[in-house]
Amino acid sequence: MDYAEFKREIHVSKDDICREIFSENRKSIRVKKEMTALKNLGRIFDSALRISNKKGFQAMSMRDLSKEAGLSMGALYAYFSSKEALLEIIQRQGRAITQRILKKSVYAENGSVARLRAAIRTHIYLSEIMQPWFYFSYMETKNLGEEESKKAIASELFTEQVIVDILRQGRDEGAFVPLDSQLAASVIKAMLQDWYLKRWKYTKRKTSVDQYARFVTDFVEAYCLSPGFAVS
Amino acid sequence: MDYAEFKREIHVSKDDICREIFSENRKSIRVKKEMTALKNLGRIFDSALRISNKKGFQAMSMRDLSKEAGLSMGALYAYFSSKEALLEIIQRQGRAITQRILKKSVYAENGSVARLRAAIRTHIYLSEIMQPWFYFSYMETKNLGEEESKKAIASELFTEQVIVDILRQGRDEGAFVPLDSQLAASVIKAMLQDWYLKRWKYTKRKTSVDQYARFVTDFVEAYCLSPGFAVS
DNA sequence: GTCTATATACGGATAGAC
DNA sequence: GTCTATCCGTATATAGAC
Repeated sequence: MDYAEFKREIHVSKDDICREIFSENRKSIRVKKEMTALKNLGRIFDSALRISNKKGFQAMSMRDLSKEAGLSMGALYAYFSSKEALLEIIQRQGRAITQRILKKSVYAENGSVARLRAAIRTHIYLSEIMQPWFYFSYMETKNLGEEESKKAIASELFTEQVIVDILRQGRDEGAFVPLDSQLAASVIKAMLQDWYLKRWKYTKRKTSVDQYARFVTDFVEAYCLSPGFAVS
Repeated sequence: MDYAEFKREIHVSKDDICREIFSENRKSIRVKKEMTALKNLGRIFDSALRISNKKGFQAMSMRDLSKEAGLSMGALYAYFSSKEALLEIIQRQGRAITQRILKKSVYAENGSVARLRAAIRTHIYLSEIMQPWFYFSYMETKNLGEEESKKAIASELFTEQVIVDILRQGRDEGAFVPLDSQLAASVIKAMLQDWYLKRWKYTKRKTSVDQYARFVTDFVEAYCLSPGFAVS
């Protein structure tokens, strides 16, 4: 499966995401007309990610956001109760989507090699679609409060655990060489994250997302795969 | 060479660093008594890194810093002219040290395989010694001004280029398989950076720096090394 | 639902005493 | 060389008009 196909099959358009956010935050959102709310939520999140990813969430003032989103200060506060609440909504929603898509894609496969490939490919493709969110999430984790910070760490470990489980399965199947699954999963995750953390670099070099996913897959398999094992 | 040996041979104690900062910023530092200046610079940088790495440089107020460093607001400003200037001094100094040590260590070797191992090991060991700085530098790059931001990017690319050059040399020598040197260098760098970016994870798991360096070296060599090539 | 105007607090930076 | 006290801009958040 290449990126174009992945994008067609998956449903995470801006509209889908806003609809989810809207229905999950009905209580705190004072705007009740769905059409208006969806339109403005989209503008708010886009603007917040754009400004934050340029100069940091803390450095983004509500006036900045208000200007970029085309809404007044007062209107903004009809959609969230405080700047911190906005941060948490963004983080929560992205995490939920990531986990849902990753699980579904990995467990659609059965063999360990196929699952490993699916995990690598899906993470990279998803972070391509939602690059601003992935970057934001990584850089702003430490600005979260106690409670939300724990959830963010749990989410980071969840992704890693998906890979650990695949590696263990592969070791048991004889498909992978004996290896330290946890350490291997850590460095694999680091490679996946580089795609959205250094996006400026890859864009400048015209490295395509398919090219990157392919490269990482080959790199990882050179270490993990048992030499003689037949890949189905 | 293991971490203990590396640490003994290299001279980057807090005192060394402060002395360098002091002599390079004589103009802007109003405190002239060296002993006093070194002591306070040490406290200021330690505190600034500690607070910033917990909640971000922007979120750190000068009052926070003043309290943590045990100096009054007025006294702080005898050591730097503005909060932004403080940020730039920290970034500049760390970059200079990193480049110096990395160059020296890599070019002390001759063969491509030895150089690749030296680059991996040195980067990981150095980021272990200066972990707070490396983390800070990574997370706060986007808060720099235009001018300093360019230098930070140049520095990021410098490290990568060191690895690219080694990989090309190895390809020419026949030690490495044909590979995309630039892409390979990118993902290798990502693995090196994970050591200081996810330090909390590795500390919790009691992964030692020697263990990590060894693992990354093996992982990279599984992909890069030509199967039959004799490593000296 | 959205706006403008404003309350209130906190930020960086400095003046001037010691 | 360091401190305390203070200036002044800007931040978040809200009240109340439309």
